[in-house]
Amino acid sequence: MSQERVRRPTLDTIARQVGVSRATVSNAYNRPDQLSPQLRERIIATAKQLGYAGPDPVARSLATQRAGSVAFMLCEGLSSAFSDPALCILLDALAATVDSGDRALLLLPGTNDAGPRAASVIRAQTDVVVAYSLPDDAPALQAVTDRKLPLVVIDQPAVPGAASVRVDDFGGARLAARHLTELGHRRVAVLGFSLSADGWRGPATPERVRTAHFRVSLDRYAGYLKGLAEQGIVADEVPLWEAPGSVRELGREGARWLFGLRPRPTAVLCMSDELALGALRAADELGLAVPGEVSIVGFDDTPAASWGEPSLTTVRQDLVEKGRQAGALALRMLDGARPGRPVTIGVELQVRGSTGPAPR
Amino acid sequence: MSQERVRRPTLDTIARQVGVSRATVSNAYNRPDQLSPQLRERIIATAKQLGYAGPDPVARSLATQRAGSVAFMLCEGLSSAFSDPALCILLDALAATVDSGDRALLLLPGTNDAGPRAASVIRAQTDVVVAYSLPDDAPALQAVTDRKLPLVVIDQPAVPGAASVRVDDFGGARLAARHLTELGHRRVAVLGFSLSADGWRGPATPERVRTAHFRVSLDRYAGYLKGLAEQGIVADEVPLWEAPGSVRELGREGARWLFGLRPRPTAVLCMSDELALGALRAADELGLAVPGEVSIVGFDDTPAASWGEPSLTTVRQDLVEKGRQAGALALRMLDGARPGRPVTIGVELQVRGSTGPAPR
DNA sequence: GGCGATCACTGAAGCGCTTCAGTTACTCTC
DNA sequence: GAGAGTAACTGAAGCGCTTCAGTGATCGCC
Repeated sequence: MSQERVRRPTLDTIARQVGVSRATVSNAYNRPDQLSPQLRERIIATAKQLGYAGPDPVARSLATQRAGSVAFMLCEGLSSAFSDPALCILLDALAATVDSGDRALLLLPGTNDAGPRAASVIRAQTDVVVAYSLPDDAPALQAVTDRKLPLVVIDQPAVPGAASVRVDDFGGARLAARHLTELGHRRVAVLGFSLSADGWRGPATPERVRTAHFRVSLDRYAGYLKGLAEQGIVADEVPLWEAPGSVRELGREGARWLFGLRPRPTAVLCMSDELALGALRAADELGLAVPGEVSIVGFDDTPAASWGEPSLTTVRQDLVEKGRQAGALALRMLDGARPGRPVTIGVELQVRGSTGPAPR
Repeated sequence: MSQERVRRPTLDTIARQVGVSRATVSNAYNRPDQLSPQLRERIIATAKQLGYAGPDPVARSLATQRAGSVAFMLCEGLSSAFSDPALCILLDALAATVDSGDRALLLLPGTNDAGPRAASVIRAQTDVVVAYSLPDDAPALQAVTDRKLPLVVIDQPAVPGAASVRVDDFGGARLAARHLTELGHRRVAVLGFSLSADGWRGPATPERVRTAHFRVSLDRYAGYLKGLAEQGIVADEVPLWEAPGSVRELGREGARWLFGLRPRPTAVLCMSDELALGALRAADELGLAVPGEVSIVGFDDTPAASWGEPSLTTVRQDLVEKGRQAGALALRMLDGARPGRPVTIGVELQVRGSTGPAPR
């Protein structure tokens, strides 16, 4: 039951009490140079005494036409989001950047795999939206467009009128594949993310590849294939497992299946470090030596990659930079900047202990 | 440079176009039962055609006196926050609960170790605040009080008028300590979080314990001591290392120091799984067998605890429940509910592979 | 000592929406 | 066919703040 609240003091209350106009009180808070220090002092003191904590943020937003927050949309619930270290790092950098622009970060988690509900987006008090790896047909994306809010997309297909930050997924994946072929591997498997937002978990079919909705998965897959093709290894020979999330347990499951194939792959390309860590565990459980019998490559270079034993050969992407760029872009669009050309974050291969020459 | 925008359509635009009153258009969106379906249809169609995406969220908030979001304050930057799996799990559960109450989650990260800037709190468009493990003298907490916003605190000393969710830190720690004494350990060390928000890292002094600001650290420490004291082990004999964050690397560093003490502790009580994982690594590097030569106990029971080798004996707390309870409490306070008594989440000991009988 | 500049402050017009007390025109009901 | 009831819609009063064009008064300057 809503209790009977005492009416809160407003600007007007203070103005009347002090005997000045509302405008002056407003100025006391927002433009101290517009009034004498003494008067300002008096106003602040009165406000304090009356329990007035400053102009109401919502009313101020309405008047200034500035919501003061940056919305962040992601595909899954936060559960899966926060359990992905790569996303956490990015989000942190984003939040810090946004905060430095004096805005808060409004989180709009997805309720299902297609991103946030459109209704949440419609009601969100925000000036700009950052979308992270949504499928390109997400209703939330449409809602942003309808509201004509500036949009920054990360790891997603370009959206007309939106700024975009991406990683050279294709190039990074290709680098990883090349590394393996250089070590003499010929039977290589891919342990990847979902291609579409349907929760499928298992070996991918050609149709699934054709109808894929997630750009990152697709680009990395294409990069792997490209790198392998350069040594004459064709797509048909490259098994692909789809894991519906970047989580060790799912990586372990997929790797178990891949290691069960005959002939057994001598190397696995994983689309994230978490998946790779799961694969490492699977190899261990099956008694497969890494990198003696199988090599494993990750993607991201999260802290966990260099922590374990063996440490992970992986494709490093600068997640902090990614978040920072996205934040800066969002802030810039608020100032009316045009989207400009996509920002691409570079990648580089980190060779560590989990890869070695192909067994003969 | 801000571009010359075409004036956006408002309720009024639509109303005029359709030839009805503003109230009716508002009803079309908020109370469909207040007008005939045909008219509503016509209004929606016109809105669509005019590019009107629905009532402006900020204006609506002002009129309804409901900001529509729940603010979440934490101590550190999101960086450290998101790298802490325990917090991630909690945050996810919180977000889901909040979302089900049709509110978004507004993140107010701390810029330093004393929590968010008071200014951010003052300007936040929110109806209720959830604070997580802030030091009890955080200025942000004061700002919430000044604004008279309902407050829910998690893992923090009680604040007058605020609802509170806590874990039985004391009990859990005591359980862990008892487990060790039952295994015959007498030389036990503690690897803990910071006692105060000053970034100190190193062995704790009695003064630091006396002037501590973080309740969780203090309660767990007290619980450990209590459990040990029951077997006659006194505080002086229990070295304590303060790590300024729940991160493996810091755990490793602290554990190295603890393992360097003479006589060497035969067991380490860690205030989080991440710290324990770091200790595990340190033991490995120093050639100490776990649990043969040293036993290690964690706290939280995050997924990583059962993933590694050896798996971690740890104090399990239900992080999902904790987040859910906090969310529910926040929602309830919005309905004007009184804070009620603190909600305490139970704990239980999970015995796994990292603890064993004390070496003789 | 007169003129322009500066300082300190005010009035009023919004910002875009919700809501509530009506009003009007129908439809029942006996 | 009169009274009660209801469905469909409207007018106007807010919600609490910002901002901009003024208005006097005071100041500096030659």
